[in-house]
Amino acid sequence: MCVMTGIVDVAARAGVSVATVSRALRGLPGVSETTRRLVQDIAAELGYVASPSAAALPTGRTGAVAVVSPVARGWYFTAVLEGAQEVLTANGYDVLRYDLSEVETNRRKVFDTQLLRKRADGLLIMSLPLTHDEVQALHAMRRPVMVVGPIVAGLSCVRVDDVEVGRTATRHLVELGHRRIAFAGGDPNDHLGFPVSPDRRLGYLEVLRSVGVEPDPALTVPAKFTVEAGIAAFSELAARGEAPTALFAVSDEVAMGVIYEARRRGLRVPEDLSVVGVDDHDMSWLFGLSTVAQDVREEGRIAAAALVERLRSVVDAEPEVTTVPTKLVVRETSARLPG
Amino acid sequence: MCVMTGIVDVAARAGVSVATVSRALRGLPGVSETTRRLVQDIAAELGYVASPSAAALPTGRTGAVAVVSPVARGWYFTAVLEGAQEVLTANGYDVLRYDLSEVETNRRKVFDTQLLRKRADGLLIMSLPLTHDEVQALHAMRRPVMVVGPIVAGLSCVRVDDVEVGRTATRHLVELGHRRIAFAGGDPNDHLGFPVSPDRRLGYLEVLRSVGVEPDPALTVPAKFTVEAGIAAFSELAARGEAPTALFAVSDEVAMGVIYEARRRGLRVPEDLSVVGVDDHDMSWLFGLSTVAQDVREEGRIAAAALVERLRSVVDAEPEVTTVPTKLVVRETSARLPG
DNA sequence: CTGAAAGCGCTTACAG
DNA sequence: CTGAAAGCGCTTACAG
Repeated sequence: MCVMTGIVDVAARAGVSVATVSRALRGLPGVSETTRRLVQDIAAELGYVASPSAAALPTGRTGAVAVVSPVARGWYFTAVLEGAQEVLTANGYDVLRYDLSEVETNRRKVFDTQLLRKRADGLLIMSLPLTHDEVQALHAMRRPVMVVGPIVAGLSCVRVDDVEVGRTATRHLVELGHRRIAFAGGDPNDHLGFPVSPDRRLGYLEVLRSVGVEPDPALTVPAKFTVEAGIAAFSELAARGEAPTALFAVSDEVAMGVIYEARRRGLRVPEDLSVVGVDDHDMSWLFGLSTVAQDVREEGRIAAAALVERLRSVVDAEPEVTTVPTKLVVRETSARLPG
Repeated sequence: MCVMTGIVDVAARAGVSVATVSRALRGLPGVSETTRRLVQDIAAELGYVASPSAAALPTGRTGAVAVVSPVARGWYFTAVLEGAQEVLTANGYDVLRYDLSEVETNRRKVFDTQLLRKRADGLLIMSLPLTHDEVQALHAMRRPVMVVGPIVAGLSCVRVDDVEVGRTATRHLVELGHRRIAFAGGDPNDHLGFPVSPDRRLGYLEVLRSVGVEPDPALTVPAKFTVEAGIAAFSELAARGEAPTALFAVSDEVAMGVIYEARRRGLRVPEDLSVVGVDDHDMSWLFGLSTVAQDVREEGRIAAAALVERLRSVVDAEPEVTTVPTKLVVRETSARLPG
């Protein structure tokens, strides 16, 4: 009934042992070219593919990589996944997708050393604040791990220099003559110390001070990485009675929300308010958004490539931090301060 | 060296056989409550999880579901995946993600019956035009398959009524007094007969005729499902010298492109041009876009739930088509025809 | 260069 | 209710 062709079918048909088939098909040495060719032809003819489950048992390698992100939605994660998937697939790895959503059980499940270890050969973790225990569990797993996003002690990661991102955005606004520059970003409820927003703000503060401006705390408003948060952030600024001439948003989605809300309140962008975001989101050009661009897909590719390399090498490579460059893209939401 | 706890460790510690451990942990009958409790406790204490690979060998079930989409990017696919992942994870299935990108080899690889069959228990296929051979291969696989999007003969699917979508959008514009209504959608290079655009256009033609308007072929411009295609579509319309008072775009992303390009050419939306899209893309409200909304995440959930059910049942269920309702959402890009 | 055989970690009739 | 044993489909020393 079950019509799957197995290695024994190929072996029988080729008149060799299953051991030879296994070796021939995986390109292992110690097989004559004639035999290899014969086995390959028959395997192709029969449409034989080795069962990953069966192969995983003796080898301990599943041929799959787990890609973990905090939530399923969001442009950033999708883009990282896209880049990662590209190189993982090209290298013959299956991509197992996990997201932590809000359910705490999910998180426990995913970080369950045993479970993950038995399912995937390696792990790609996206922009996820990790607790100390989780990092320990990851190490205990003894599987290659790559992080895309924040630097996590002891783990390899691919990232951008967030302080520099903050400097670039703020410097751009300062050069346009702005001095009352707001910052929208940071999550007051984040107790995991996720450093992206704080680092971007650090660059912002630094550049302001470098031109003799003492940053006004009232100009910093919290915002997670969503459009809705951008709207709330600008409303908060307005409620405080603040009227900055420019705003640096921690991400493009936040910037979009800020622009939406500013316009709804009758402000013109950029005439009354210059706005700069971060990412170069797929839709940012549609808004004419000035932004500090990062190539997120490329970050995914780089991380996946490094992971594949680690999966292939016998010795554990040292943790390594790869910093991908960012670039200011000036469009229409930022302009010289009038007057 | 390899510190993974296996079923034998649990058995030894509990003083029972591995068979009992296996039965106790999977909730199978024929285990005393006392024993089950004991085994569960010890398994928890040891952090034991059964290896999916090892379990797959005797059972033939991998515990994973493959989710296949044409390309990795795009809001639609991301949303379906999000919904599907939600219920798949909740039901204990791993999600294996494949995308076909442009590489033709990828396509062959994914539709390789043997391969997929050995990796996943079931298949969720997103909005993908399939060749006859591919459908055959899918059947030969003898695994449950769910399609989200087009109706494919012999396969179960979750879809929206695209003809009705076209009617709804066009009726809305007609009711606002418009008669010169353009349609942007359809891919002249599609030889697989992907029916989404044609069906939406069918509804558009039908409603126009129902109010005594003979559709002008010059008002139909091709557009794939991207913002860029929307821009090109509106440019094409302008190049033809056509000046419709309204436009129905096959998707919100196309609508966004149309609006962008129309405004760039000095037209006001909706004063000079009303635009209606389809989807209710996450960003559509930001553009004030009027649209025929579909709950894509819900479609993903429904398809995944149906798949899970099929995976659990012994008998193959009959192919079934589930039609999810759509709903007109009127925002600011559509208005009454002036005069 | 090739094969026989053990073993990977589970599940499942079969016996008791 | 419980266990001994065969078997799932591969890989890999080991022997030849």
